[in-house]
Amino acid sequence: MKKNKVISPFKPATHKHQECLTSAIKAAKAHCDISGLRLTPLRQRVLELVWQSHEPVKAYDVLDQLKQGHSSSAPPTVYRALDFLQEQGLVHKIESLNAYVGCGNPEEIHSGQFFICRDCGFVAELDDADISGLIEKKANRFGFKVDNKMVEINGHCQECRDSGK
Amino acid sequence: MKKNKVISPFKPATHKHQECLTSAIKAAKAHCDISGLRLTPLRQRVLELVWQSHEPVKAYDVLDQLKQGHSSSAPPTVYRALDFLQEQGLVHKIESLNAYVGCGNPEEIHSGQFFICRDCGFVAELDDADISGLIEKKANRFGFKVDNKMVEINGHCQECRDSGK
DNA sequence: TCTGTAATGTTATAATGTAACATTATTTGG
DNA sequence: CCAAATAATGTTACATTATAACATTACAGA
Repeated sequence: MKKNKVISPFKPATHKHQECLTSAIKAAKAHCDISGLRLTPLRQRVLELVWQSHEPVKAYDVLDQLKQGHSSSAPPTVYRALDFLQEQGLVHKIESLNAYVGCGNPEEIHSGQFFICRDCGFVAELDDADISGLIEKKANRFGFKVDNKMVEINGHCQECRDSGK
Repeated sequence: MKKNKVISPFKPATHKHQECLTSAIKAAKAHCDISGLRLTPLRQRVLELVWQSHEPVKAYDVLDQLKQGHSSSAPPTVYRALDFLQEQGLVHKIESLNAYVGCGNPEEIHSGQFFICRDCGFVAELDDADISGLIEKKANRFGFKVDNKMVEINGHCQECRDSGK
């Protein structure tokens, strides 16, 4: 079953982000319910902080915000929550930035393709079977068995190009 | 002009690595000569250290080795040399490992596709126009202008699979 | 040879991430 | 329900990765 999904598109600055956030939290709750996992208040709070925007968020920035209202937070607090969220596909790590973005599609495990705008910082995620399949195909040619694919593309999004930044 | 190059393949443990190293240094010298750049002894030494194997090498490991014979080395010594080598396409950074590998093809600027074996640590590099082109094509569909592509694939190489690791 | 630039030295510190063990909360079998 | 086991969080300390800022030295071109 081939799928070419746009998991999160670039969006005008005016998009109603609150909707992204609430739907992501709702999806995360559903996902954890079904899987018998605990989306504890701490984990949910970290997820909300990652979802504050479509820009990748740094662990220590999450930590700073988490401390306001949860003063016992320390680096392991954040890294553990992020690890849990990553394992569940609720957030992805952008390796080239050491930063994290929310994923709106936790239902199926995937390693998406990320398009990062150098101007506005937005990250769009695709889960594109053509890209994925081509990488697998090329790997197969030399007997390489793929586990995990990281595709992170830097550039300039349509909106920023239009507005001449 | 389409090209699908294997810049560095997986190789049996018995491959003559000295040859990789000497040819990489030779290519680097030629590249710098042509470009009017200085492959200083320090930079050359760092390049040799990165090329000691086909496994990604960490900056602080380079530093430790560099200190033996060049006691004034400090972190900036290594990072500056690595930055220079990256700009010249003589090494690539593997973002998901915070580590560096040599590139045998400095002639044309490219951002390759890296296949990293989880068992033996080897990294193979392709510069595959099909993968690259497909990513560009998908990006174009939503008006994204690509600057730089990072493709890092984890998995298991043929040799390790054969030897049942 | 002078002079500007590039490269390197040096010190300090920022940013990112983990180990190890203590404590608290939750689940589960009796 | 209770006790034991497990999971989650707290806490301290430290390891790893990377950069800022300024001083000094080496080199290339006029």
